[in-house]
Amino acid sequence: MSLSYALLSLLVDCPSSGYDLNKAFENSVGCFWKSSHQQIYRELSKLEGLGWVSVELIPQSGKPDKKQYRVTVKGQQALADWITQPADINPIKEEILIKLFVGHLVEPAVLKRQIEDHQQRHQDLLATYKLIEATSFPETSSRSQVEQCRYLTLRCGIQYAISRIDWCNEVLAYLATV
Amino acid sequence: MSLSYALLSLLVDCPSSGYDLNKAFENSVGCFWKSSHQQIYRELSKLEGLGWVSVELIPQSGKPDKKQYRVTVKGQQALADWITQPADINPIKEEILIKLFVGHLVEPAVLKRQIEDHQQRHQDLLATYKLIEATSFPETSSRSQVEQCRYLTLRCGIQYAISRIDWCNEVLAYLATV
DNA sequence: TAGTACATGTAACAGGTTACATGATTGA
DNA sequence: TCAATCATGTAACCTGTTACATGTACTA
Repeated sequence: MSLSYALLSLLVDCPSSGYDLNKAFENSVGCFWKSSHQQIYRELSKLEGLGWVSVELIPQSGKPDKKQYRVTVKGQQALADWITQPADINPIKEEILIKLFVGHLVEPAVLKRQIEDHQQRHQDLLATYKLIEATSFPETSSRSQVEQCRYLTLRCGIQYAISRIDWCNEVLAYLATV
Repeated sequence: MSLSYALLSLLVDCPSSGYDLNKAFENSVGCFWKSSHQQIYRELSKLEGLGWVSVELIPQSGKPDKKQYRVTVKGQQALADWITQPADINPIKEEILIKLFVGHLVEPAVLKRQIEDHQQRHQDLLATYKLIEATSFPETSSRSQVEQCRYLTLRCGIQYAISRIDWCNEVLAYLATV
């Protein structure tokens, strides 16, 4: 159900097509949610059925028609209601932790390669987030409330990546002693 | 598919029933994986079909029979193979970030309550992890390789909770200025 | 006598992924 | 001419959750 609200939260700002929403998840917004395009299209149909969004068909020259979705009053109300509901936190589900848990079944070098790879991926992610930070949220500018909230979602991504990189260093320090 | 390997990784250590595995996920092991009992039973049947585990029916007095699962040689090989495969990192999917993203739609007090609740849940989680750390991994004891690896999975959970708590403080500091 | 722990499961549904399908335009 | 971008979708499948179902033994 959360995907519905993630889509609504993007549509509130600006009416978009499924394609646009998918793009958004691949860019800066990706640090708070992510989905495949198939799931987005399916969910948008559902939201239309609920009357939470309305659709406008926009003809384009040389490109397929665009279905532009817009949040209805009903949809906005549903979103505001949902925000006030308490939410569970995400339990950890990390493949790398399973691998570490049974790390003694393989050569230490195999484990080391896994951790290094994991760390590299988080370093790449961090670099992306830092780039977004530098380009979209320059330090000098004073931010509006909306901008500051959005910046804080990015901060979450940055902190997340850093904590993972640190943890990998902890594991690598141990593996160096084995 | 990861659930299969999570189950195998617990069974390698000690043959267990679905019930036992579910208990394990609710305790210390929960900081690296979590699943409902229904999913565990379903997955165990699948693993049996693959020949990755074998079953022994253990009659008990006054209690239902226990199905004790044990990893086969084939299962151990599958697990070792899987460990060497590269793995993707988890994209962030956090309800609280959606709520922050559209925080301007509700009263700041509503948002504040959400963040405080989120922080409290992570503080509770951290307390649980710290307790496990104190009881299962006392500082004085020198640890075996297996123990150290397991300790590092717990460290991941601890770091995760701390980074979330810190982030909430960052958000709360901002909300205090609004 | 009510609740919890033990122990396993079915059925239905919701959420998410992978593969496949179409078809024009633009840039290398 | 080959790949990428734009733009939408179907079908099949896998993963995960919720509700329901059964039955004993022990403890408060």
